Amino acid sequence: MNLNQIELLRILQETQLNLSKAAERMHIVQSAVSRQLQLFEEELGSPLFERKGKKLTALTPLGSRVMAEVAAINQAKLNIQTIASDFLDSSKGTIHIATTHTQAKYFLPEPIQRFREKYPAIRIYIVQASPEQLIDQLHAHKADIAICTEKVNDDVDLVTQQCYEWHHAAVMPKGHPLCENELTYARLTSFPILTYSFGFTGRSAIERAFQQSGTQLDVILAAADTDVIKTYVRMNMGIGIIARMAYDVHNDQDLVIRDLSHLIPKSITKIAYLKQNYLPLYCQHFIAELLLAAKQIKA
Amino acid sequence: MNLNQIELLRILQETQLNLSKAAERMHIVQSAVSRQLQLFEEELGSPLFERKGKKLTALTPLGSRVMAEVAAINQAKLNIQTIASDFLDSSKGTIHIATTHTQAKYFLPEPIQRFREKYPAIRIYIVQASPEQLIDQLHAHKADIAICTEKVNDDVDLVTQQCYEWHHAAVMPKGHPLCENELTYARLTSFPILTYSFGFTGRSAIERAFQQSGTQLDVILAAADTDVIKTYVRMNMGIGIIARMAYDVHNDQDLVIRDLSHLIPKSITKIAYLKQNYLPLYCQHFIAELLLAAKQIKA
DNA sequence: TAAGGTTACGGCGATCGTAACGATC
DNA sequence: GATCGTTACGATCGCCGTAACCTTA
Repeated sequence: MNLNQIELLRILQETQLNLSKAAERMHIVQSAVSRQLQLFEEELGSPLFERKGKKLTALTPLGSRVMAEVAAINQAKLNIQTIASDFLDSSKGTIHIATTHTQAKYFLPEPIQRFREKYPAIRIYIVQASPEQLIDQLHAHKADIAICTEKVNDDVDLVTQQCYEWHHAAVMPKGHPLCENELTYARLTSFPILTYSFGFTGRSAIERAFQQSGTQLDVILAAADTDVIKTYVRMNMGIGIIARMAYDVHNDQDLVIRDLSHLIPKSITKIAYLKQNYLPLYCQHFIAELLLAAKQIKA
Repeated sequence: MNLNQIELLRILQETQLNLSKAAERMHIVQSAVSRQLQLFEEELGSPLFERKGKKLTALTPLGSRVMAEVAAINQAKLNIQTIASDFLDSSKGTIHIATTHTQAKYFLPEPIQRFREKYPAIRIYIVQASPEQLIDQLHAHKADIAICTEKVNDDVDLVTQQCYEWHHAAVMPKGHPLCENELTYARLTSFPILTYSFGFTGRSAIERAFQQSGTQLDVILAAADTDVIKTYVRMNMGIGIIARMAYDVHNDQDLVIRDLSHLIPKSITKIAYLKQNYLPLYCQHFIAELLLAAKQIKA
């Protein structure tokens, strides 16, 4: 057993058990990986993969158990490298943030700017994805931390910490009937609604609220992206229900915003990362910066 | 980085950072391990060990963080091997049980005998040690499971499950004054006491009980081993306080046993093993056998 | 026949062993 | 001087690459 064989197994999973592609990714010829896999299976004494003819089709029961350990080894290997470069120079490095459009555009800019002043040599990559994908990104080590509102609480492999709480709000063109008088479930449901796609930015809280009230929204357009929603609101297609912090006081003056905290319960945005993953110092500081920014929102 | 270097680091810890002994354990010459260590430190970019001259004296802060990951890799590596041999043939293998004298002599014989009938090809090694050492044995992979009453609850790396509950009892030669009338804290403290050493077989429960009652035992002899205690009780040196199940109805007929459950709270014997450690199937069955035996004690 | 996998063999490099040297108690 | 670690150099064995072959969609 050696680390290259472990790495091979890891990559085989990522390439849908395609030996040729795995070989390519490892910068060696295909025959080499074929032999290494044989050697490893021989060492263990039984096959890790189901085969149809010569092609690998699936993991054997043994294979899937082994893969869990492979992941652990890979994680520890990455941690060693991260820890070491942390000691060498924790002022440079890279952060991959997996998050949704709303967070990237309306929450992250300020803490990121402050963080960059302190750590100018750290590269920051923002990976935009749906909340479900965010968690996959963490597991695939394509992201270090995820910032989002939905889903992250279920996964036992994740550490999550609360970042900030927020409410939804309705946006509409000036002069719209809903600009006046109290907003109720009944009034909202009588207009066409534009809001987030399922699984995005507190959409689940919206659903729950209206379901419990016994009413139902007429969602005629759902988008992952607040800006898309606003665009269609400006086209007079209906009422937008968006995260309150996504209303921009400068650029959205043509839209009227109305609080919905009495109708839709608060949403909580969390920071999540893999439990077993060693986060470099600068990444820990970045999280601290996020929490600081979150505090200032409350105040 | 490769698995041999990881293995080297692991063995260096076990050999008090002695390169020569590590080389011996790895069946290669000393110069080879010296170079491998250099290569690894070079790869990481900074030293893992403090050096005094040429000798390795301690881990650097980097080193100790890395060692934690090394342990994880080693664990995963062992798991892969265990899982694989489990699939090959789970009817043979080895169980290392770390436990104390009392459990080994008065609890384990029956479940072990029953287990051997089902799994005759499994070798069973009993490692006797103090409860503190038991936990070290688990961490050092010298034992698969530990069975004991004290200490194991503190360690977050351990899975523990309750095995059985029991009480202490007093043993004394026939005709001793304490054979008659009710046993009280006061009466017990007026005689010399023989019992377990600190940290053994519920000694902590004894201590707590008498401390809370405001009295103090006159322990004139403490041993790790019930048989030693009985021997001195037979020599009329005093009253023995032992685990109730350590009284043998056949061989201890010359001694009188008296229940102490009204004075000393129950002790709980637990089974413990490493959280990250994959236990072979037969080992899981062995634990099931232990729990079965524990149930029968209650009944 | 293209794509994916296996087998055979020769070459190269990583890692080991030998050996001589250096340091520390 | 005994123990422990380092350095230099030649030898070896593991692993890769080339290439020919096999199998299935």
